Amino acid sequence: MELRTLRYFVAVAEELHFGRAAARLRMTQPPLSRAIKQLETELGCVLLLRSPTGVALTPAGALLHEEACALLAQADRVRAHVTELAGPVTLTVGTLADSAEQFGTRLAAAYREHHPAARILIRESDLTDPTAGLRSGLVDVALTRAPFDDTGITTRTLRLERVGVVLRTDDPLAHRESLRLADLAERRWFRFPDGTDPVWQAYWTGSVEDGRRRDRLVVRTARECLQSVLWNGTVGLMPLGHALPEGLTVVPLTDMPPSRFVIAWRADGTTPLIRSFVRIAETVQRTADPTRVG
Amino acid sequence: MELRTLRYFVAVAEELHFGRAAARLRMTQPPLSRAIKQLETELGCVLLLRSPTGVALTPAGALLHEEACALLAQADRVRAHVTELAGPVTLTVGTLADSAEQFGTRLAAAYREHHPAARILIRESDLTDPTAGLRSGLVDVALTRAPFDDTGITTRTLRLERVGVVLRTDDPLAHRESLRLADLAERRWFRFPDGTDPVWQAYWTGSVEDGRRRDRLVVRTARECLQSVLWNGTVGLMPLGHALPEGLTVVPLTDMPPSRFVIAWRADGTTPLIRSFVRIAETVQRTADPTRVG
DNA sequence: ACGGCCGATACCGCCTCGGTATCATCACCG
DNA sequence: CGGTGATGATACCGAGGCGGTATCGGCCGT
Repeated sequence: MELRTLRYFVAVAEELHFGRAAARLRMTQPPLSRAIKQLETELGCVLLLRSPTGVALTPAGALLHEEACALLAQADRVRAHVTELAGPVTLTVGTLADSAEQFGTRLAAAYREHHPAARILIRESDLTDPTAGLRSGLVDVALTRAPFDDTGITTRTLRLERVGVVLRTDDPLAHRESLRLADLAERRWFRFPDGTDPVWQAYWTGSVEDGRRRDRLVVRTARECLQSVLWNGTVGLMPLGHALPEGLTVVPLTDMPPSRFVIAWRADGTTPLIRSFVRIAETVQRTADPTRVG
Repeated sequence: MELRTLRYFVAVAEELHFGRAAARLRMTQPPLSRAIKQLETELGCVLLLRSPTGVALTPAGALLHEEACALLAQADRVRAHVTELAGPVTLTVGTLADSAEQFGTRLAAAYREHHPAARILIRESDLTDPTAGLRSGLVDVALTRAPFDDTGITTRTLRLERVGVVLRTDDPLAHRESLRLADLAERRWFRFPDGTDPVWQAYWTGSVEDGRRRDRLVVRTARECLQSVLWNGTVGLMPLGHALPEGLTVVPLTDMPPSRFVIAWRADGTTPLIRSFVRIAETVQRTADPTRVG
C-alpha cells in the first residue's frame, strides 16, 4: 500500500470513473485499473463496484477514500515541514544569455512546487563564460550550452540544438534551405575576448579554426553578435528555434555538430538541493518535448 | 516520497548504520544507500551525516524520523480499519491429505498477519478428490497437487515435486538409487475409486496405464496407500521429501514427470480475498525455498 | 438489433529496484 | 607511519513492476 497507489485510488474514488481518473492522473486507463485491482488484492476486499454505467464505492472503499486523503495530506505536510526545517535555502542559477527563456520559467515553477521555501536567484551570464558563473563560484548550478571545458564540472544534456548561421534577410544566402561552413569561409568571423574557454571558442568559430578569417571583432553578448551581423555583415552562429530581430534570418548548418543544452554543476559540490534541481530540470525537459531529448 | 522509502529511512535512522539497517530490512546495503540518497534528492536537503564510524541525523533527518514513524503507523491503522470494515470474512481452504503440512502453517501465519480479522477454515480432503473440495464448492481455495482436470479452475504452481515409489525396506529394490516405471511393471498397482478424476487417476497409475496391472485394490487416503504397501506389497507412489512410517523407503523414479504442488481456485469465483491468499502463498513459497519454485 | 461507452485483458518496452562485486576513505593499531 | 578492517559509495547486471498501445467483452441506449 504505497502512497502512489493511494493517490490513484483517491482519484478514482472522486471521479467515480476510471477514464476520467486516469486523465486527471496524466496516465491511461489500463494501468490504473490494474493498480486498483492490486490494491484490492493487497487489502483483501472489494473497494469499488464496477458497472458499465460507472463506479460506486463499497463501504470499505468509502472509508479508504477518507483515510487515504488524510494520509496523503499528512505526507504532504511532513515533506513541507522537513524541507522547511532544512532552512530557507537559496539556490543561485546561472543562465547563459537567453538560453533558458521559457524553459527557465517552467523549471522555476516546477521547482517552487517541490520546494516552496526555496529562493532562486538568477544570474544571467554573457557569451564569454560558457559555465555561466559555475567555475568562478558565482552560481550553484548553470543552464548553459555545451561544449566547453568541463573538467571538474558535471553536465547532463537536456536537449540537442541544431545550429544555424544568422544572416541579414537581404543576404544572397539567406533563403537557402541549408548551408555548410565552407559557404561562409570568406565571411568575417567574430571571436570572443581573450581568455575565453578554448573549447567554446573553437566551437563557435566553426569547430576548425584554420582557413577561416579571424576577425578582430569581439562579441560578448548575443545581442552584440546579432547587431554585428546587421551592422558589420559578420557571421553569426546560434541555435535554431530562437526568436530573431527584424531583418535577420537563420539558415541551418549541415556540417556543424549540434550544441547541447545542458544543466551543469561543480562535481565537488553535489548537494541534495542541486541534485533535486537537476532531477526536476530533466523531468521538465522530458515532459516539455520528449522528441528533442538528447 | 513513498512509504517504502520512509520505511527504509526509519530503519537507518534507528540503527544509525547502513549495514545493520539493511539487515533489518532483509536487503543489502547498496540499494539502501541509493534509496536514502534519492530521498534526500527529492526533499532537497541532507538527512544523514555519513562517516566511516557511523551515521548521524541532521535536524531535518530527526524530524523526518519522527514524522515518518507517525505516517507509517497511521498507514497501518488505515489498512487495519479498512480490512476490518470489510467484515470478518471466512476463507475455506482445502488441502489434499498431508500436502500442506508445514507450508500450510507458514502460509496461515503470513495470512493472519495481513488480515488479522480473517478466519481460515481448513478442510482436509482425501486422495479421491484432487481439487480438495474446489469443484464441489466446499472450499474457496485449495492447496493440492496437479495434474488433474482443471477446466474452470485456475491453478498456480508453487513448486515441483519429484515423485518416488514407496517400498518396504526389505524389498529387493528398496536400496536402489533410482528406479524406472518399467521396474515396477510386475507389481500390483492400486487404483482410485470409480469416478475419480481421470487425469489424476492416469498420473498416479504410472502415466501410461497399458501394460501395467490394474489391481482391484482401491485406496482413498495416503494412509491407506502406505498401509497397502506394507500389508499387500502393492506399489505406492508419492512425492519425495515427506515423512514415512517405519519400515518403508522411497526411491526416486526417473521417468515419472514431477508433480506440481499448486494453489487452485474456481476461475469464476476470483475475489480480492482469494487473490490475496494466492499472492501470499506465492510469496511464502518463494521466501521458503526459491530453488524449488517451478 | 446494433453502435457506443466503459472497464478488463494481453502484450510490450523501459525503468526502477535489488543483488553482486568492487572501490575510496578513514579509524585504529601494531 | 604503514597495514588492516570497517563503512558507505559506486558500477554494473538481471528481474520485475509500471505505464503504454491494442483489443476484447458486456451492458446501455436508441
